[in-house]
Amino acid sequence: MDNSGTFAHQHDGAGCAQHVRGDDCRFCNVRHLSICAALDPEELSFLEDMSGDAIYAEKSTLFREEDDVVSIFNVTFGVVRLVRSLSDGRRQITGFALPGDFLGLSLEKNWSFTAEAVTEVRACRFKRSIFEDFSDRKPHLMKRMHEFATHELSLAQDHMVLLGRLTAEEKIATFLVAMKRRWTRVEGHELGLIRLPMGRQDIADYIGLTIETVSRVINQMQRDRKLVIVPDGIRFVDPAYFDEHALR
Amino acid sequence: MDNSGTFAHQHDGAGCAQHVRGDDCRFCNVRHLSICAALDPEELSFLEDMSGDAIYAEKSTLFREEDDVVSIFNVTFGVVRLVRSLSDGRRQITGFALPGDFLGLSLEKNWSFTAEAVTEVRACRFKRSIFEDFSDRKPHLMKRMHEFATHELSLAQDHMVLLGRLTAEEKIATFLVAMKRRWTRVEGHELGLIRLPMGRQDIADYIGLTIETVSRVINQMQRDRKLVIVPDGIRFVDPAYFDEHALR
DNA sequence: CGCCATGTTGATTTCTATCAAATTGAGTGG
DNA sequence: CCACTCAATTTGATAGAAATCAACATGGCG
Repeated sequence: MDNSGTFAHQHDGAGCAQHVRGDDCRFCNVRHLSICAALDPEELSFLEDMSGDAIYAEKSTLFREEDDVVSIFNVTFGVVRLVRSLSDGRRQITGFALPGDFLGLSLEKNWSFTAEAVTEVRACRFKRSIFEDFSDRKPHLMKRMHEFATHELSLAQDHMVLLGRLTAEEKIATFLVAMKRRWTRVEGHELGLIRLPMGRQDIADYIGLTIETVSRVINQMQRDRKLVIVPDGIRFVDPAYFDEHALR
Repeated sequence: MDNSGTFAHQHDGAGCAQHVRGDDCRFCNVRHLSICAALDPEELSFLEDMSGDAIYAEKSTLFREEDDVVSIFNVTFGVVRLVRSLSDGRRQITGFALPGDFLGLSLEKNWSFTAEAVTEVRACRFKRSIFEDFSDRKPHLMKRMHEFATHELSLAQDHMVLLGRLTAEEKIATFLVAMKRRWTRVEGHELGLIRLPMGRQDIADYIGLTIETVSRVINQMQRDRKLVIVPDGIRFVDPAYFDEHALR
């Protein structure tokens, strides 16, 4: 089945998306992690016809906060940052979307955040209107979306505690432990290193610090033999330290 | 119809809840604001049979974060603070529930936050299991719950920006403007004063400051003729100032 | 090889927290 | 009704954590 071109004339996204051959959902590498796990083969096949794979280059924009929600996304590869910006340039990253994460749960008319590709990103993309009709007819899909939404709400509350009440050191430790857990889930097994494809500035904007403080704290942790900095991430040297200093 | 005693043998809540005569949903003062607005008269009548009004005294606990979700709540009067606590006593208030707000959207097994009555609180209370069965059979109710959840997610993102990137002054201004907007919606019309039934410590734990900083900033705003402090709240003197300094 | 983005390190400032004390005010009981 | 009490709030002095300002290092890539 070939869905290439399904979305060729859409004008959302950054215009830099490249449309590739529609994947077969049965071979989807993130299906067990995603919204789609709620679907039976017949539904999956229907949804497959409605979807198309898109590739976004590193640093490109999937959509901006002011855009209408034309398409919704299921990330299958790479990392997306979700950004809220203030007029004076300050930004807050409200989350990073990893493979299996879904963008467009809300069914509202416009996005409330900008999505930018941190790495090259591949995403399974659906026309919003079609997906909405489909979910209206499939209560178990709506329920699954609701479960995803309330889970995200719980994560958002975790993050409020981090932003409002943790020290710089605790913020970093908590962030690293969370990334480790998320990658382990995505990869299906524990990796030696914790991948940090986002830059220091992104980490800073996620946990409410400056880039200098993020750099200082991580490098101090390295001097203290808590971790080592490696290409594309870090490696825990003293996992007990992180268990102790990270929130939950 | 008399539902008193419907929940008499439940052991969730603080034990200080007082069970009162079940209200008639048709006369509910917050129905137009709440989940229940999605229901037709017949459904409302069914749900009414499943519900009971509860009253919680000021400072009492509706439920703790470690509790199982036995009942879910629709606040009809008063203010509830939603709290996450760290083992060392630090706390983050993730939200205030006002009349019309729903507690228990998530359908998960346990609460992820503690709910405490800031003022006397009245709430329409449902057995979780019954409500869940009901929502499984009513897709439009599930959709409405999902809409509520995604709206809260958007508010949570707003709050992350506040916690991560605003100054103390901006946090206070943003908080006051948001409270004004929320009360106006609940009351149905604009009041001269902005009610602040929560104490300074609660405000501090909500916006990620200390009580001293909250007090200092608000009193400085009074000295600068931006607002006046009145019993039970504040009054804007210079609304333009707040439009300028509050986020969105 | 050199350029430019990204990250690190150092010096200093600033904002907010902390520590401490005084004030206010609501509720209570004489 | 008024003095007393206790919690909540305000105010003041000081400390401290992270931000800011400023170089400098690194490293990927043309």
